[in-house]
Amino acid sequence: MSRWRPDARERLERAALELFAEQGFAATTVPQITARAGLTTRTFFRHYADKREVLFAGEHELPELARRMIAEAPPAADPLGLIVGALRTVADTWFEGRRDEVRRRREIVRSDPGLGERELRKRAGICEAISAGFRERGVPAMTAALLAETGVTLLHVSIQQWLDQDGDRPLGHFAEEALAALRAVLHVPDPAVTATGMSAAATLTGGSTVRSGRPRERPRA
Amino acid sequence: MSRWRPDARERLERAALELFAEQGFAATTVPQITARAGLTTRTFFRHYADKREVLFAGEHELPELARRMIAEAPPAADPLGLIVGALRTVADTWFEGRRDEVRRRREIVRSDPGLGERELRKRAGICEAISAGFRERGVPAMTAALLAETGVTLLHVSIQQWLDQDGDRPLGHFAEEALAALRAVLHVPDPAVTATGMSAAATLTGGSTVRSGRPRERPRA
DNA sequence: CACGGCCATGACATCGCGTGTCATCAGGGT
DNA sequence: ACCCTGATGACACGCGATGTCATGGCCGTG
Repeated sequence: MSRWRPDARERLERAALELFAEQGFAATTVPQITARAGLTTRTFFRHYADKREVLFAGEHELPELARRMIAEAPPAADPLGLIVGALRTVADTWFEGRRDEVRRRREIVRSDPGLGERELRKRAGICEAISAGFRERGVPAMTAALLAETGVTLLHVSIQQWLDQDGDRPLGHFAEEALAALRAVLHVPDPAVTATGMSAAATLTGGSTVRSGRPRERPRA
Repeated sequence: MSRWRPDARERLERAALELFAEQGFAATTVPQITARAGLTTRTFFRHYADKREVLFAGEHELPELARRMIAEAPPAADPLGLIVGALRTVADTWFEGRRDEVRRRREIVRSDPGLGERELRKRAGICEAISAGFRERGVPAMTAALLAETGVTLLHVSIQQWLDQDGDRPLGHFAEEALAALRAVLHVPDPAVTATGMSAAATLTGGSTVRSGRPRERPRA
C-alpha cells in the first residue's frame, strides 16, 4: 500500500463535495475534482459512471436492501404494515439526526437540473425494488406497484415537510401525518362532487389547442 | 419562405425518431439527425436543450395545463374528484387510441437510462404543477403534494398495465382499478401487524454494513 | 419602393464529459 | 523467482453542448 493512497473514493467524494459547495456543480469540472484529490480524470470515471454519480455514492445498495426488507418479512404481515414499518425504520436509522446534512445535500441537488434527474432515477430504482419485493410475496403487480409508489411518495413528501419546518419534529411524525392525510383524502364517496370535477376538467381541456407554440432558445443555467 | 424550409422542428423530430428506431438512441449522433433533416448541428440545439429533449417535445405545456385544470375548477369540487376527473380526461384525450405509438415510445425510452431520467423529470414537473394548482385553491401543502403524487402515480401505474395487457381494455378501466386497489390497500387498521413489519425491517437493517462495496467499471450502453 | 431592424439559420471555434487502450507497478499466490 | 490480478497513470479521441459572428429572407415603417 505504498504506491497509491488507499482511500481514492473517499478523497474524490470529499473533494467533489467541497468544490460543489464552493463554486456550484456545473462550474466544477472533473479535472478540478481529481486534481484536489491527487488523482487523474480517468480514475474518476473508473469509480463513478458520470460526474453526478459522485453525489449519490453509498446509496447503491438501497434498492436491494429495500427489496429484501419487503420480500423477507413474515408472510402474515399485511402490505401496508410493511410499508409503515419500513418507513419508520428508514426515518429512524437513515435520516433522523442528519437533518442539516440532508438539507445541504438538497440544496446542491436543487441547484442543478441534472442532479434532480439523477435523484429521481434513484427514487424510481428503490420504488421498483420495493415493488419487486411485494411481487415476490405474491402481491399482484398493480397492487405491488401502487404500494411501492405510495411508500416512496409518503417518505418523500414527509421529508420535504421535515426539512422545511422551523421546529424539530422528528421525521416519523411527518410520515404519520402524511399517511393520515392520504387516507383522509382518498375516502370520498361523493359522486355528485366528483361529477363536477370531471366536467370542469373536460371544459378546460376540450377547447384548448394542445399542440402549439415553440420554445425559443432555452435559458440555460 | 424560400431560403429555409419552414418545418425545421418537424423534420428534426421525424429524423430523430427514425434514427433512434433504426440504430438506437445512444448510437445516434446529433450530426446524423441534422444531416437527415437538412440542417446543422447548431440549429438542433437552438430548438432542443439536449439530444434527449427531441423525444419530449410537445409535452412542454402539460404542467401549465394541469395546474389550470386543478386551480380553475369549481371551488366546491372535492380534491379527489378533481384527480379522478383529470385522470379520465387525460386518459380519453391524450392516450386512448394511441396505444401502439405510446408502446413504441416506451421502448425507446426504456432502452436508454438517460431518457428514463428525462421522463421522470417530466413527470415530476407535472406533479409539481398539480400540487401548485391545489395550493392555489387553499389546500395545505402536504395534502396538495400527496394528491399530486397520487394522481401521477395512478396514471403511471395504470398506463403500464394498459400497455402490457393482451386485450384492449381502455386505459380508464385500469385507472379505476388502480384507484380501487389503492383504496383497498390503505383501508387497513393499524394493529400490531405494523410492529411485525417494523421488527422485520429493523432486523434487516440493524446488522448490515450500510456503506461498502464499489461498482467496477460500469457497463454502459 | 427603399431602408433597416428582426430573426432563423449557417459556419466556426471551443470546452468538458465520457471512453478505449496500453503501460506501469504494487501485492499475493504458486 | 514467477506470474497473475487489480488499481492507477498517460494519452488519444469522439461527441455533446455553447458562444460568437456572418448571412440573408421577412416585415414594418416612412
